Amino acid sequence: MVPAMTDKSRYHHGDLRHALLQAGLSLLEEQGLDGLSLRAVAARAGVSHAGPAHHFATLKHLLTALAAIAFERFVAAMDDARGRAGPDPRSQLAATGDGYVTFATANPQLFRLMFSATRLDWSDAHLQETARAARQQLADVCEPVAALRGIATPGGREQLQLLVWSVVHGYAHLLLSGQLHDASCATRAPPRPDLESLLFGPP
Amino acid sequence: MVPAMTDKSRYHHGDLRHALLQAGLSLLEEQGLDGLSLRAVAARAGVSHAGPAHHFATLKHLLTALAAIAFERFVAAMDDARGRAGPDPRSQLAATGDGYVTFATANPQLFRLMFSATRLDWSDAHLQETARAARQQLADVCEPVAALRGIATPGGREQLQLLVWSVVHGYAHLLLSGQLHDASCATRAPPRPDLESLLFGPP
DNA sequence: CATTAATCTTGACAACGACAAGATGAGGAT
DNA sequence: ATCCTCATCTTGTCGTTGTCAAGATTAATG
Repeated sequence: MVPAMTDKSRYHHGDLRHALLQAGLSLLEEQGLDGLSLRAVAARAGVSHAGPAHHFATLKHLLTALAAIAFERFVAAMDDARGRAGPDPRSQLAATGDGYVTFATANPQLFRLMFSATRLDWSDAHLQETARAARQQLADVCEPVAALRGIATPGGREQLQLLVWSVVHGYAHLLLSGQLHDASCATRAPPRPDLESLLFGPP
Repeated sequence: MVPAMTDKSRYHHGDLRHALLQAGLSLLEEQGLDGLSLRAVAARAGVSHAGPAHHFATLKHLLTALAAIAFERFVAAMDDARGRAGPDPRSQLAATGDGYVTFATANPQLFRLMFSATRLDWSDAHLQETARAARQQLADVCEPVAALRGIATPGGREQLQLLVWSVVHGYAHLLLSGQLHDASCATRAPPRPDLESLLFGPP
């Protein structure tokens, strides 16, 4: 049985792992990835600086768990966007790509964490699975488009997936790195690449 | 006059700023971006831990200067690739995009540094200028392609530039973050998006 | 040659990740 | 009910880091 959460003065937290993840997510939003330290997470969760050690041996383990959560939300966001779009293949693909970019701009810190290669442990099974689900989400909406365009070979489909993924990922990353906010696009909002006209030609 | 470089036992270094940048570049290659500390750079340059302070007030300043150097090499690499290609617009664009990706894979640490938004000071004039030159490099090779495809409006050209930039940047970033090395592309080398067939249609 | 200012060193501090050793108490065994 | 076991959390410490302050050294200037 889980101890009463109202009792603040107890030695064992009761659900520290979950509390650490929540603290990590909120700190990530507020302070960014660089301001997220094990000690800060521990403090926000109300435990001592070495409290997390038993649940997350190292900072990389905590970040990996957070990244897996981020990938889950990422997939859910793309799924939502796809569900709100029309049933035709091009609408489905465009909506998913839009969901990709929209998630990145709405959750820049989560997105940055998800693709910060050196900070994560990619041998972790949960992270691998959630990241694979995100890839699959894009592949799923690419399939009908490939069929529509008469792309039959596996290599052709792979090319299409890679192209779509590269475009949305590159655009999202350029947005987050601030490369589209200066000089050329000073006043107005940065333009957005049009996936539909890219894949189906200008109307 | 620059003091003799052979005299090892002297208080003033003589060209510490340059030595720090060189030490930073070599450390970046060997240890990666995370292993690059001010103290390590100072040690490699042969000065005390607070030696860099006068030339680079903070770590962000040093990284910014290194990123500017990286952008210069980046532009030179794309320029080289473009020079070795045929004169027709599509070859020029394909070669430049190829140079973009090739530089990223050949200098992953430099590339990572260039686009690590939070670690750099983007108000720095030198960094802004070198990054602008890199953007211009892509815009230059996009222009003839836009003309060839009958794209006349500024918005259309901007769309093309943004598309090309997103594709090459996204692909480079996916490569560096290791997203293309697992599961689906286990054994063989990861595929490469074909800029030419993308922009000019399959032959 | 004397003064000034730039340059580098030494020393210190707070924050960090990580480790070790001990305190606490929850849950099962008896 | 009592004891035991072990997961859980705390306290203390170490080495490293970025940054600041104060002093030492020397180049440059007049």
